[in-house]
Amino acid sequence: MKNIKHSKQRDAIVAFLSERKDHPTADVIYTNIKKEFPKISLGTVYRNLSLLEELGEIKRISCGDEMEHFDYDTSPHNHFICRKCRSVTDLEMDNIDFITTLASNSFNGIIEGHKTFFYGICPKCVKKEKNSIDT
Amino acid sequence: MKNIKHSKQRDAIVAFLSERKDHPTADVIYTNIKKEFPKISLGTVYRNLSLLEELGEIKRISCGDEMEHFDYDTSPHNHFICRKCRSVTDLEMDNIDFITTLASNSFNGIIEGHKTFFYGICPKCVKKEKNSIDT
DNA sequence: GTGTTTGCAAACAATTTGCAGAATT
DNA sequence: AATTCTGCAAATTGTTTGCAAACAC
Repeated sequence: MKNIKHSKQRDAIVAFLSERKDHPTADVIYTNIKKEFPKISLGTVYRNLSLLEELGEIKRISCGDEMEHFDYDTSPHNHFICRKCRSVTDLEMDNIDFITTLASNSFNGIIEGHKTFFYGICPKCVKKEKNSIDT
Repeated sequence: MKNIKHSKQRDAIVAFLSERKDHPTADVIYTNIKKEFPKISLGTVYRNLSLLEELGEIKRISCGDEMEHFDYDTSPHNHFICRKCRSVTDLEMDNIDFITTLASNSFNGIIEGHKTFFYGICPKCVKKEKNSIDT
């Protein structure tokens, strides 16, 4: 039913997203793609991000900061959110998917998965704090 | 600096929130409080919810569904989101805060906490599904 | 009385959508 | 040629804010 056609704009979005280790918002993507496609519109960015998500090529991350973030890495992994700089990054850590089993134990419905966000202060901001104390 | 004065509207919001096991959105709260205070405005509801959050009397839950939910229970606990009916409910389960330790292991920053959302189908929707298969 | 809270309406920010033309197959 | 995708602008949604009057202390 859905016939997808190629588009340079979409390619550029995927390319940009794939080379970022952080998880930019639509607006950040828009501003960056504009360097290559000065006439691209925010609408196009949003439409493509939604399409790519449907296709399973990217993942949408809704942490609680009123903007959606987007992730090129669709494999299951956890995220860290810095309460100083609000950055969203991947968190290398052992798999904790067994918590869904823990959750299932006394639950009458069906638990299919979990999304876990860790909060705190990111390495960069820890460094900044240290420096400001030293001085 | 901040001198808080009593307000019947705020009381009503707290009262309403405290007797709900689910976690209503600002709009749901608004519609319900209007039964008692027909002239209350959405702005007042939002202002009070933010104030109550600051005071630590309630908690804001930002699961990814573009609306904020509010929780009278401020103790740490996990939530379940039904992918059928989108309801947000508490999840009685063993404490899993040790996952912050797991996360800290190979992380250079400081991990202060986590928010975990479990996804799946809630008991009510499981029942509905069963019934529709039976018929 | 002073200062906070309210109701109302207008403002906002992030995202979505309608449409005519451009690009892809 | 048929259909999808784009740019633009207007629309929508959830939430915030400015202001004068109402209320709490």
